[in-house]
Amino acid sequence: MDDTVAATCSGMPEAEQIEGLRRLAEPILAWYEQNARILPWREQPDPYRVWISEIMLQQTRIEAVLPYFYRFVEVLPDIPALAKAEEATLLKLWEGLGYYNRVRNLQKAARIIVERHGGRLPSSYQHLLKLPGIGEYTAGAIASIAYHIPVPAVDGNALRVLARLLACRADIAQPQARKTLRAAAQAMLPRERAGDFNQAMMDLGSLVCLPGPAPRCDLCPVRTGCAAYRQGVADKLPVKSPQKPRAMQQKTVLVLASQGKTLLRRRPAEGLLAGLWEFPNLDGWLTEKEVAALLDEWGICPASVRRLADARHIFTHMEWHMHGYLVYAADALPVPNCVWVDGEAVRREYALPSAYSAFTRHLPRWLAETKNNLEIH
DNA sequence: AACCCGGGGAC
DNA sequence: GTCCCAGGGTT
Repeated sequence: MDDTVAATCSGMPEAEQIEGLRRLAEPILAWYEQNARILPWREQPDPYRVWISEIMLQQTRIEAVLPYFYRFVEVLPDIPALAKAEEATLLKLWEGLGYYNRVRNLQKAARIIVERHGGRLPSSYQHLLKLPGIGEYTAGAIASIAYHIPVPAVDGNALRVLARLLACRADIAQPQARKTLRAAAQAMLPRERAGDFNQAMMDLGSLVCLPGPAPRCDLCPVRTGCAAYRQGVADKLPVKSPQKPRAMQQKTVLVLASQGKTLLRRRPAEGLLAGLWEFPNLDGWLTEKEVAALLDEWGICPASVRRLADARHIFTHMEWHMHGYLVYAADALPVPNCVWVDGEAVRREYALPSAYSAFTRHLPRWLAETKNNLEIH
């Protein structure tokens, strides 16, 4: 039995198994009709909204996306508006969502669509796949949901559901296993309701077929057709590849405040948090004396230097352990590669990553104090 | 195939 | 603390 199952995930599903899977499509659709979540891109599933939602949802939970989605389609309601937008506007709309190349690729694609597709999102899977930021999953999702084209859209949720339905023992991080499971999804797909079916598989994965030790098989409409359930191994599947440990990085963050402004620096155009703004910072933990020497080097004469509470930020592959200093300066003198920015402008125009939220949170208060100092002088 | 790229919620 | 999320691009 296990050999048969293992073989299932290393090659194409066999005809008999495909026929068994096909029978599950109907109860999954019936479950979806009763349990589908109400979402803005479902209420109004035009291609542009579906596209924006799918990009935002890449590796990002629905609850996190919702407020961003509403604001984004309000400010940039169509493809021409997206194509013409300033990069600063895009990054500000994306601030805090992460994976910032997503929004840059969104605009690259919008410009291609304006230039080469008459301003309309392509309606074929193959053409969608060619656009920047659109891979196999997203092309399938847009094609099936917005255009009702019968192609699968297998995301992390659907992948888990399929791995359990087939009792797939292979590591689902492996391309070979993904290929097989995607073929199974293709085989299951009801041609006339592809969008509903794909979304049903995702909702089933996120509401019932939960990851790790917590699947709610008691709520599942297809448990009797699920190989993992029948074998009693639903809570053991899918097999996860071990994640590698995070690297720790020590940083010193300098929050300079002068005359209601703070000093910001733009990050490089490539790499981590590309193109976002940040407080000037250095690798390693600097002592107050070292900070004072650095400020002197920058030509800044601090009225005071105060050590702030330590802050930490966890990325997927690394951790920042930050020591912070708040520096009050009487004059906002120019500093190379940096700009002095008014507090209100920081809030409205400059995109800062969440990594600095421990500092940005208090920034208005700190800047207000500099204004008071100015008035006192 | 392996690595890079954010952030946060659930447990 | 761990897991993982409506993944894609680059090398």
